Amino acid sequence: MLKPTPAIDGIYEILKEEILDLLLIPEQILSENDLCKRFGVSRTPIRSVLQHLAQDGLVSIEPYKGSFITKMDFTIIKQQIYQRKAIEYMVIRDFMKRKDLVAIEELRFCIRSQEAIVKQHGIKEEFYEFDSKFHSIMFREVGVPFLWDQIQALECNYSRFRKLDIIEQENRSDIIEEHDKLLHIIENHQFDQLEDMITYHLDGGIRRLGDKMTTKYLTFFTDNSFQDIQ
Amino acid sequence: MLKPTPAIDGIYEILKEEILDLLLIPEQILSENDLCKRFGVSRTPIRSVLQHLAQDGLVSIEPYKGSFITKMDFTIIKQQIYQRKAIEYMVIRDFMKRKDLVAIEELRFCIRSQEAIVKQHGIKEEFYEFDSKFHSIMFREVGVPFLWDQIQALECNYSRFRKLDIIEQENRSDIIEEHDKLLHIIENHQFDQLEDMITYHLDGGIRRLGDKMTTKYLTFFTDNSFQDIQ
DNA sequence: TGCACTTAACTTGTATACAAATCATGTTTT
DNA sequence: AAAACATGATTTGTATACAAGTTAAGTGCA
Repeated sequence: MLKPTPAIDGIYEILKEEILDLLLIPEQILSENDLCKRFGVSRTPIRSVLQHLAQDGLVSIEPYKGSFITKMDFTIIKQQIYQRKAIEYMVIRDFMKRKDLVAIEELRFCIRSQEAIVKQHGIKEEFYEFDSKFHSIMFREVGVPFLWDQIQALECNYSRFRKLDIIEQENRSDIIEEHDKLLHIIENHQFDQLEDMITYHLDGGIRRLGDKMTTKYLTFFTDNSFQDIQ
Repeated sequence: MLKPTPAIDGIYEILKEEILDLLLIPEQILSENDLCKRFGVSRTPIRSVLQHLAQDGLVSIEPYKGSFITKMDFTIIKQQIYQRKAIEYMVIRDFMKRKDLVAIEELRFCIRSQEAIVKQHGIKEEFYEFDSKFHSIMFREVGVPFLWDQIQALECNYSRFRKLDIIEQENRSDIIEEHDKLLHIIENHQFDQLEDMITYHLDGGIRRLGDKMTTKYLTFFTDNSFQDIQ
């Protein structure tokens, strides 16, 4: 008795992943009829999926015109990074107070796993699964596991931005180093250094991508994305 | 050229408001055919609306059984309050650093307006609009207005919880007092007192509702809501 | 050549018919 | 009487036909 799920869910997951992985790029057209042929279903379930994706902010449906992949909005991405800084700061701070040695070992295991993957030139996606695991452990221990899931589900735009970072970067030793420093701060209860480290860590994507946002990938972002850069 | 919007949006807004205002209460059945008759449209747009509401977490669609209003999950509400504490703490702290006298006057105006509404026994909803305004001003000034909108849109469960608080409470002088204290902290840059005040303010709903959650309104919450209360 | 209109081929929006699963009721059987 | 079965009403899921709007190509006219 697993799932009495209709066909909709599977199609939604497939398309969402293709969008987040940038296999379907911004402004690309998603014709309902094309999707019908591809998945072998009628327009009804396809329309449900598109409306779902539109609610996620990944697709824009323009009545009587067409549906297409949305651009990323950097002004929103910046605010979502601000949000993650705020939540993650409080989560890690509260986690530090707990002094849970078992959970700290879990964190260390994530970092060691990432080191192994880098050494063996493993798969990028696996590396980033341990990156997510590292952060989610602390959300769980502090008692707000739902917030981690919510952040993940909500930050669709940020996920695509992060994908760009993954595509471009080869050397991931800097992220391991940052996690190492975070772990050191946690183990030694250096509350005064926490916020700066989190800020540096979460700004990493912007720092690494740099100019590529306004050159190579300019067309992926909305027009107003880089207007008010101070 | 305002909106080429189909009929869906209007129906969605109406139903959403009725749910958030608890005119439609948890476990109540939403029959597609009934809604068709009520709004004078076919099942197609009604189904779109229900799926949208399901994505908001306000409606549960059980295939081949029926659709009904979801219960509130207090374990999630607590985590969302935690989230608001984290974000609001950082927003207000950054706002304090700015020392923007004009914006501070805006805050004062909100409090004065609330006082006037209470004195004249004005409409509850108006009072809470100024409550939202008070907080949104600081989000705007710090440069993260989107986050306020996102929090508002996302916390559907929390909105219903807040509605219970509004229904039950008559005297709102405590909220005015809390805003007054917050303003005092902001004006005098008392960074060390900020977090405690925010925590107290955002825990207000739980504090005021108290036992009513587990008695009068018990059936509005999911079964696991009050299992792990420490 | 250039402009204006028509028309046809798209797009998404809506209504309807039917399929599939569930549930409650009544009947039959034991 | 009680349990098993059958049946019909009700639910949501899907496919299809048609409506409405958009776009672009083409055609006719000046």
